[in-house]
Amino acid sequence: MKKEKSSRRQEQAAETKRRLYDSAAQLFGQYDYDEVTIDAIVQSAGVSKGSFYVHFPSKAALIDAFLSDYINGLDVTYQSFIVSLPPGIKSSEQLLTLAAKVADVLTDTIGYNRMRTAYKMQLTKAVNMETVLNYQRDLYKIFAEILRQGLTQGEFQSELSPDALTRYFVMAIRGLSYEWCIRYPDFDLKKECLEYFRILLKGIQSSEIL
Amino acid sequence: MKKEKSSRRQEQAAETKRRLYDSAAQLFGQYDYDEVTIDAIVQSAGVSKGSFYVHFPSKAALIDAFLSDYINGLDVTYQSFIVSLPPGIKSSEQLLTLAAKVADVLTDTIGYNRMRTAYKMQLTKAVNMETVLNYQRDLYKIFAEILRQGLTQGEFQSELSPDALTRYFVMAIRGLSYEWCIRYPDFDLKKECLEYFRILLKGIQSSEIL
Amino acid sequence: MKKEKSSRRQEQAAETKRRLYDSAAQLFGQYDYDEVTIDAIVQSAGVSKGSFYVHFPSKAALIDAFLSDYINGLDVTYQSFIVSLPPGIKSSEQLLTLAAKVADVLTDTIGYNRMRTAYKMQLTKAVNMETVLNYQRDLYKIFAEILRQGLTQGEFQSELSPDALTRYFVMAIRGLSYEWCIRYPDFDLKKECLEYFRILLKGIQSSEIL
Amino acid sequence: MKKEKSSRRQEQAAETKRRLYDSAAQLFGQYDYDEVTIDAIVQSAGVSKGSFYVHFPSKAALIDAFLSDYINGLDVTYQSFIVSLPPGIKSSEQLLTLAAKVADVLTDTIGYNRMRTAYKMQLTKAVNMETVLNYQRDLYKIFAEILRQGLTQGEFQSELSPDALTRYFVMAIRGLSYEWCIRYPDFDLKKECLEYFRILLKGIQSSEIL
DNA sequence: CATGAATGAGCCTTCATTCAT
DNA sequence: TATGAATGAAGGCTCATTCAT
Repeated sequence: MKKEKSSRRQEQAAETKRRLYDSAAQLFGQYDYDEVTIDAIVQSAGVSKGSFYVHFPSKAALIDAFLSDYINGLDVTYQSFIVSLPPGIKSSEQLLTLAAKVADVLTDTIGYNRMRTAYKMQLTKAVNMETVLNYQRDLYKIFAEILRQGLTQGEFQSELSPDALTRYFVMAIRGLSYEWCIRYPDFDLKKECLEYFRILLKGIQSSEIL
Repeated sequence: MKKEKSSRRQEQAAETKRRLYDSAAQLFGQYDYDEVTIDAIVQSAGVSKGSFYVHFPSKAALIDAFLSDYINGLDVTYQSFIVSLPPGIKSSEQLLTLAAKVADVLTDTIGYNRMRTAYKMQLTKAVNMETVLNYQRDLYKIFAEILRQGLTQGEFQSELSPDALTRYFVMAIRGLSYEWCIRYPDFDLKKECLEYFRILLKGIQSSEIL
Repeated sequence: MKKEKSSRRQEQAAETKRRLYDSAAQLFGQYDYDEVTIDAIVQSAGVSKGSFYVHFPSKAALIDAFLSDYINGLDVTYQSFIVSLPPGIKSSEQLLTLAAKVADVLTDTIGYNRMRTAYKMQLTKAVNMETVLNYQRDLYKIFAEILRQGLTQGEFQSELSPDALTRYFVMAIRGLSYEWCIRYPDFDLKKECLEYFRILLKGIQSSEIL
Repeated sequence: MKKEKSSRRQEQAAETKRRLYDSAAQLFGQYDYDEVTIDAIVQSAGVSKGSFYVHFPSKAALIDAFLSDYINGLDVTYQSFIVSLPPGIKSSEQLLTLAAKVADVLTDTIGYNRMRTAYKMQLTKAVNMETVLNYQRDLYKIFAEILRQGLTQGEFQSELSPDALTRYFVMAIRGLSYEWCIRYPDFDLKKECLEYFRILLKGIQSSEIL
């Protein structure tokens, strides 16, 4: 009974924190990091300014938390995707499927606003980039694995190292996502991803396959 | 006599404006736009704060003017580059040379700070993006011209429209630039541009050329 | 049974109050009164912030209580000191011993920080000074008694009234203490007290004794 | 003409600065250093908050300026006093005259409020004490000179070094001043200074003079 | 045109205090 | 009693902009 009491309170507190968090996330999607004020956040969340500092030690801490949570969510999504891939399909098919999946995730799960926020934050100094780099490492690992397999099996060939190749594919994803952010809503991310990847794949396919 | 006096004054005024502009330009190269204060600009220019508002209606106007001039300067750079290309060289060579040139311009002329700021601004949409878009249109035109030529002469082939193809090349440039911004200084923009373009070019080269 | 329960609760409550008080006392010894926050006190005490207001109506009330207790403690110290003086020793010796004792108490029991705070508070008059004045009255009484004795026994002589004389000795103590506060830690309070008192004593000693 | 124009402006600015300064000085006399807010100062001065920072880089800087000016004023007063002393009078007379002068200066020139502020500030850490120490050194030099003369001429004698002796006289002045501050207005500073100094002087007078 | 003092809204953060559980 | 989330009034300071001279 005592427990339930406290859990009710904890729920209330968590709700307040979530409201602050969500309000901030929404504002970060619309304005620059330093254009978003604590006042704006708490007003949007409907709580007092003092409450903000009950739940977050500073504005910077909120940003970090936001970015970190966001990236971690992506990781989970991608990881669960990669294990769901049917075995035995060609590496180029895998990469196209992955590209399509990423496009879907960006479009439907993450959404335009959060994505733009994340990209803007990456360009902002003074933000803890560790989590972002972790994320890059995760997405990187997925691409690396597929590419390595394609190279081993002779499906792909390149004078570039597998490592360099991987970086270019990740970069392509990021470039397309960035383009989506600045052209939104006049940009069909999934379609462009697939077309673009086809060019890239053709660029590394073995001649004999052609 | 009166004329000379006034022309002297005009010169003085122009000189003051130029000093403000140059000081701002230098500071914009080092710091974020909103980190550069009017105080810093006028102090660096050695003029009074009031003078700033004689020559510029606001800080935003100065930023716009700066950005506009800047982008226009880039156009000139690219245009003069393209006409300087020796005739008769292959389209793929032209594209590689162009990629290298763009990398040089970004690295040496524009610089990391300004580029990062520009990219962030594109994501924010808070400033007048017309000039930036113009710039994109210009770079786009250059790429389009070379690609069209390559396709006509049979050096390239693609099921994609020349227009779509062009967009992907511009996108690649932008993706690489973005990558450079977030990985700076651990990213050799020129080298990565060339390697990446080679993949893309291989992806659109006609089979017979292989 | 009910009684025992409630007495258990009372014990608990007293324990909580004591912990808050002790934590505050320790912090007051280290920092200025307005530098010590409720948060710091409750954290150090290991209780919740709400508990503080169960036991103390306000921060000011705690300070008052602390100060009052503190001064009362000093009185006891001085009183027990004065009765412990061996009978028959000269008044001037008694005064020197008392000066040394006061110096020891200030240095070891009260400490620099608390003393400085007390002196500042006396100048501010923002807090209840009754207890402090009481303290002064107590110290005053001790000095007065010894001086009266010395004058009666012919050891001292002065054209000043015993009352005035007493004030000057108390003033001397206060002046030395103040000096200690502003020169800390480059001021040997005990040594200076003794030397200074020797001058004063020589100033009131009877000629025949010289 | 241009000069006069600018001097008019300069006068205006100086007037604003003076108003801020005076308002602050008055508030510092009534409240603790950290109880005096910028808001209170500018409101009392009738200027905007921004103006404060036109004239003072920070609150701390204002305090420093205040203290420094104040102390420097004292120096001048004392220095001019010492040169006005008639030659040939006894050292003890000189010291009594000096004590009386100091009492007059404190009472009439400096005044109770400013004095209390200064004493409070000395007890407050985080204030630049250099100027205060300079002041002490100045007052110290005056006392030292008179005492040295008295010792040389055999009027005074003491087992203490002239240096130590000097410190005790300065300390006495400070102790009396402090007492005045906390007992105001029930304390006749001049009378107490003279009486107290007579005791001290008797304490260091040569036996043969007695 | 040039000057720089003046303005005031706004920023992030702190902290004593309240109150529902 | 005990808890700790919630409150909101300050606090020191910044900075783009205005305006009288």
